[in-house]
Amino acid sequence: MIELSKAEFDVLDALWINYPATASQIIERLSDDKQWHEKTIKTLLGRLVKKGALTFEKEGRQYIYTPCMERADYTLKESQNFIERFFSGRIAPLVSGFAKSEQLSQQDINELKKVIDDWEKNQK
Amino acid sequence: MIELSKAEFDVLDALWINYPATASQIIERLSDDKQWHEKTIKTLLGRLVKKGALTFEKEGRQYIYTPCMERADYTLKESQNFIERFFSGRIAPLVSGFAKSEQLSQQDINELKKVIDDWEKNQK
DNA sequence: AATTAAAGACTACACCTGTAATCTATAATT
DNA sequence: AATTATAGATTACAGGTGTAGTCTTTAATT
Repeated sequence: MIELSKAEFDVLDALWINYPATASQIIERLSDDKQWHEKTIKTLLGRLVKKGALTFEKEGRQYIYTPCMERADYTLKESQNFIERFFSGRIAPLVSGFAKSEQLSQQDINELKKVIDDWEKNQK
Repeated sequence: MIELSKAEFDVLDALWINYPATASQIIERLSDDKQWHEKTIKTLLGRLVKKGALTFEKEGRQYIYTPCMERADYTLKESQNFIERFFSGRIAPLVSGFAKSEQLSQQDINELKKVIDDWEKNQK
């Protein structure tokens, strides 16, 4: 699995919003949330390319970036990893921890029920 | 929140198995899973103390270590953090990702149902 | 054509991390 | 009491990370 740092992920995440995109577009998108210098983001883009998380094509003197993987695939792998590390690979203890500390809303419960429902329909 | 590296967490995790415990006991516990040199683990213990994740008392020339927090509290915070970063704070999309990629077993589903059940009982 | 501005490349640098080796103090052993 | 072994403290060092600054090239502007 490609290992991304937090900052790298945030840049990739800005690209996932809509791609392909230029560096300036990504910088623009990040400007609301982060106080990052333009140079910082360029560095991170370079590192992402080096790690194989992005590719680009030249257009004039700019690069047009495209992610090399989908967000859902990346977050799934990260999730598996996370759950393996902290909960020996079982997902229920994570949810249970949230429940115990009253971090679950009725909406969460409804959504979880739907996930379970869909899963069961799929079994038949 | 105290930020621990992976290796630091693994050492703390070995202490959580049973504590208080000496460095040698922790080293012994880790010897099955990790090929770490004793010195490496001592270094990590030192860093954990410095970060405030552990305390110790002297006994003869050894230290007896105790975690400064409970495992459940730590993993809950890590989970919140994780879910915030990758799923905007919603837990269902994580579970849903697992479901879609067929990572959920019947046992997971049963456990999740129980969590939901308990939560609902608790609401009344 | 000459100048300027902006994109990306390269360099920087401190702190974190993984992974120990060496130093120092002291408890245990002879 | 002297020696040794061991616990912890200190030092080491390369690679990753956050966070840019400077250099180089080339498109755009005068």
